[in-house]
Amino acid sequence: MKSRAGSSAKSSPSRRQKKLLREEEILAAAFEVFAAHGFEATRIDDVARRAGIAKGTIYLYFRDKERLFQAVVRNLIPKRLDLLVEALPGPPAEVLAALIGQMYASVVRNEKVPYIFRMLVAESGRFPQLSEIYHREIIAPGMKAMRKVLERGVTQGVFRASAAQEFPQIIAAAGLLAMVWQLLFGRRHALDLDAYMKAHLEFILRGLEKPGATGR
Amino acid sequence: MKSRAGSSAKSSPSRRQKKLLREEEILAAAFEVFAAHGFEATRIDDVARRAGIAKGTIYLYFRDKERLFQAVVRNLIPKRLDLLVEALPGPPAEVLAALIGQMYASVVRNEKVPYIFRMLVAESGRFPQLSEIYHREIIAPGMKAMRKVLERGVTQGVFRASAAQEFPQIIAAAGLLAMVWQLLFGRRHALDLDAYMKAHLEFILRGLEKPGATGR
Amino acid sequence: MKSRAGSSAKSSPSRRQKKLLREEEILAAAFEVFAAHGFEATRIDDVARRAGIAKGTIYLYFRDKERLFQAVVRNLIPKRLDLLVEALPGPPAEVLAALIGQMYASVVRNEKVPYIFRMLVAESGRFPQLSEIYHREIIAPGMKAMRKVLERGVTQGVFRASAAQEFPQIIAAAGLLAMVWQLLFGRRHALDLDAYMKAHLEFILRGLEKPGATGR
Amino acid sequence: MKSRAGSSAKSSPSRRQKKLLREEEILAAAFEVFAAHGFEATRIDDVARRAGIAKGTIYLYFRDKERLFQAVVRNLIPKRLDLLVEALPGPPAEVLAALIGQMYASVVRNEKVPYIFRMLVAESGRFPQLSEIYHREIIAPGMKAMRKVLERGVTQGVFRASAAQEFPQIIAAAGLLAMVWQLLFGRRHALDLDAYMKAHLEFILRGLEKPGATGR
DNA sequence: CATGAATGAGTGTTCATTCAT
DNA sequence: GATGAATGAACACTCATTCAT
Repeated sequence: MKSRAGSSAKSSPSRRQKKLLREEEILAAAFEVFAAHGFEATRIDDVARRAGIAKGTIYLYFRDKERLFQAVVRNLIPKRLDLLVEALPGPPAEVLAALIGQMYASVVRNEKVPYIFRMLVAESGRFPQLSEIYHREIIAPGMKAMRKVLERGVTQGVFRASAAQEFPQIIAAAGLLAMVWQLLFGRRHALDLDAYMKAHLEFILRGLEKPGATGR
Repeated sequence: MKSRAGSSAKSSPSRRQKKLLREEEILAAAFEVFAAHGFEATRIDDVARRAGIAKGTIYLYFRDKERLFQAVVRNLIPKRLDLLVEALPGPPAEVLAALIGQMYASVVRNEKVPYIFRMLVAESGRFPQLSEIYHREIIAPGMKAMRKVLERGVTQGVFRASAAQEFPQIIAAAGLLAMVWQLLFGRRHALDLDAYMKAHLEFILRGLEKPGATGR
Repeated sequence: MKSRAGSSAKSSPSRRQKKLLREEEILAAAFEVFAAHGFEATRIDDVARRAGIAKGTIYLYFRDKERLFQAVVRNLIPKRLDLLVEALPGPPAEVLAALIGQMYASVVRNEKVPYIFRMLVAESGRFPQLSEIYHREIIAPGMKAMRKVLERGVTQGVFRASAAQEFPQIIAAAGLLAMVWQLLFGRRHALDLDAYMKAHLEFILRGLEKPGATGR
Repeated sequence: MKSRAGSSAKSSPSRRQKKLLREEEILAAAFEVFAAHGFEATRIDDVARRAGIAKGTIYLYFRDKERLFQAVVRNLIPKRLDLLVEALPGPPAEVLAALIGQMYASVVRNEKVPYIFRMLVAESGRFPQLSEIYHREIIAPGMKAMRKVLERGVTQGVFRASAAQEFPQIIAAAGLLAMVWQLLFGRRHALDLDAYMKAHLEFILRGLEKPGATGR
C-alpha cells in the first residue's frame, strides 16, 4: 500500500545512504566553520554554502545550531590511545615512547584535534557536556593506560616509583603544551615538533628512570 | 563640577582621574562578561549594566566592541615571572621551585588567568595580535628566565644537561595542563592542586638532577 | 552624580512623555494591522512602517509579538455600559431603550469594536485570557445591569417576569448579530442599522411588556 | 483525463473512489487543524501527518493552502434549515419552535459549526467569498423560511405583525449568541444550553404572540 | 500515484552603534 | 560628559511549495 516494491519500511536504501552522506557533508562543513570562528560567530548560512546546500536543509538534519555544534564535536572524538597499551607488550619504556609518539601523531599534529580543543575550551561554559564526554572517552582511559605502563615499569624495576603514577597528566602535559603552542603562536613562533617531541620523551624517561638501573 | 564648556584649561586632575576610574570600571565589568561568555556572545549592554552605566557611555571610552575586548585582554597581562629569577640568587633547584610555585599561585590558581587563557584560545583566530602580545610579554621572558636557571644549574653541576634547556616549556607544561584541566573538568573532576604541584615539582627536579650529584 | 540638573530620577519629563506617545502610536498602528490581518498574518515590519518607526523600536516597548497583540486588545476595552443604568433613573423601558441605543452606538457601529470582536474570536484559542478579560470587564457587568433593569421593571409592574431575567443575553443578542452581520456580510448585504435597531427595540419591549399594563 | 497515458480507459472506479476517499481524509484532517489554529497558523505538514500521508500528497489534491482552506470550509456547509419549513405544515408556533430547536441541534451544539463560524469570522478579510457562500446557502434561505413562518402566523392570526418580519435575524440572534458565547467563554462560563434555549423560545414566542389571541 | 528531501523567501527578534537631549 | 531611545543590518529558524525517485 506504500510506494514502489522493493522498498519496505520507509525509504529506499539509496535514499538512506544519501541522507547519511548528506549528514557527513554537513558535519564536515560545519566543523570547518565552527573551528575557524567558534560557535557564536558561525553563520548557519556559511555552513550551508560550504556544504553546497540550502540553509533550510541543515535543519532537516539538526534541530538547531546547538545540536549541530554538539554533533560536530562528538563526531570527532579522536581514536583512543589506551588501546595501544594492550597491543604493545614490550618493555615499558618502549611502550611509553610509543604512547607519546602516538599522541603527537594523532593529537598534536592532527589537523583537526587542536581545533576541537579550541572549541572545547571556548565553549566549555556553554556546553559543559562536551568536555565531560572528552574526559570520559579520551582523558580517563588515556590516564588509566598511562598508569598501567608506569606500574608495569615499576614492577619490572625499570621505573622508579613517583608521584607521576598518581598524576600521569604530568607526563603527557608537554604534548598538550605543544598543541596549545601551535594554536596560539604557531604562525609566528612555530615549534620544531620533531625536536620538541624528542626532548619531551628524553625528559620523561630520564625522570622516570630508576637511579640504580643502568637505564638500559 | 561636571558638564558644560567653560571649564578651565585642559581638564582638572580630578577629571582625568575620574575618566581613568570609569575606564577601569568598564574594563572590570567587561572582563567579567567576556570571560563568562566569550567575545561574540557578550552583549555591550550587559557590560554597561554591570558597570552601572549607560550603554552609550562605553562608546565614549572605546571605539567599538573589538577595541574594548582587546583593552580588556591587554589590561590583564599577569605579572612577569622572569623577574623572580633575578631576585632569587639561591640554589637553582630552589629558584626553580620558587618559579614553579609562583606559576601555580599567579597563573593556575589565579581567578582571572584561566579565563584570559580561555579568551586567548577562543579568539586567537580573530585577534592573533593578542596571543602575540602574550608571547612577547609573558612567555618569551618566562622561557628566557627558565633557561637561565637551568643553565646556572648545569654550570654549578647540580642539573644535568638536557634538551629541556632548549625547550623549557616542557618543564612548565604540567602547570598549563593543570589550568586547562580546571577549566574543562574542574567542576566534576577537580584536581588536588597542592598534591599535583608537589608531584610536578618532584618530577621535574628528579628529571633534572645530575645522577652523580647528591642533589642537595 | 547624574546628568544635568532638573531631571531627577531617570529621564526628563519630555522623554517620558515621548515614550508614552510612542507607545500609543505603536498600539494604534498595531491595532490597524492586527484588525486587518489577524495575529499570525500580521508582520511586525508592517506595524513599524505604519507607525513610522524602525522595526527594532517596537521591541523597546513590547517584548514580543504576543505581548503587543495582548496590549492592543486590552487597550481597547470599550466603555462599560452598566454605568448607564445607575445614571438613568427613568422608567425601565426607557432605560432599556437607552441601554440598547448605547450598545448600538458604542459597540455595533463603533469602527473598532467589531474588529476587536473578530480578533477575540479568531485568537480565542491562542489567547484565552483575552476573552476572559472581556467577560469580566464588559459582559458580566453588562448582564448584571440588564438584570437590574429587568428586575426593576418587574417590580414596578411594567415588565412581565420572564426567563430573560436569567439570560439577559437573549435581549442583547440581536445587537451581537448585527455586529457579526456587518463583519461578515456588510460589504454586499449591509444592514440598515437604524431600522434594524428600531425593530430590535420594538421586539424586546413588546416581549417584555406586561400584557395587562398599558405599556405606556 | 487523468495521469499518464497508457493507463486503461479513464480510471477504474476503485481508483476514483480511492481518490475521493483520500480527499475526504485530507479535508477532515485539514478541518481539525484549521479549526484549532486558523489559516495562517496551520502547517500543511500537520495536516498531512494527521491525515497519515506525506506532505507532498496534499498538493496532488489541492493546488495550495488557500484552496485547501476554501475546500474545507465549503465542504462543511451545514444542512439547510429552510427545508424544514416545507416539511412541517403544523401550527406556526410549533414550526418556529422546531426551527429553533433544529438550529440549536445542528448549529449551536454541533461540534464543527462553531469552528466554521470562527474560521469565517477570522478569515473574512482574506476570504470574503466564503462568507458570501454561507450567506447565499444558509443565511438567506434560512431568513426566507423564517419570514414564511412569520407571515403564515400573521395570516393565521396567531402572530402579531412586527418588524421581525423584515428582520427575522432578531428572532434567531440568541442562537448565534449562544454559539459565540460557548466559543469565547465556554471553558469557564459555559451556558446551560437547555435552559437557555427554552428561555430563547419562550421569549420570541411571547414577543410574537398576538396581544388579543389567547396564545393557545 | 505517493513520497519526503530540498529549497529559499520570509519573519521574529537581537544588538552594535549612533545621536538628540 | 552621559544618557538611553532609535536604528537597521544581521541571523536563526520556519514552512509552503517543488520535484526527483
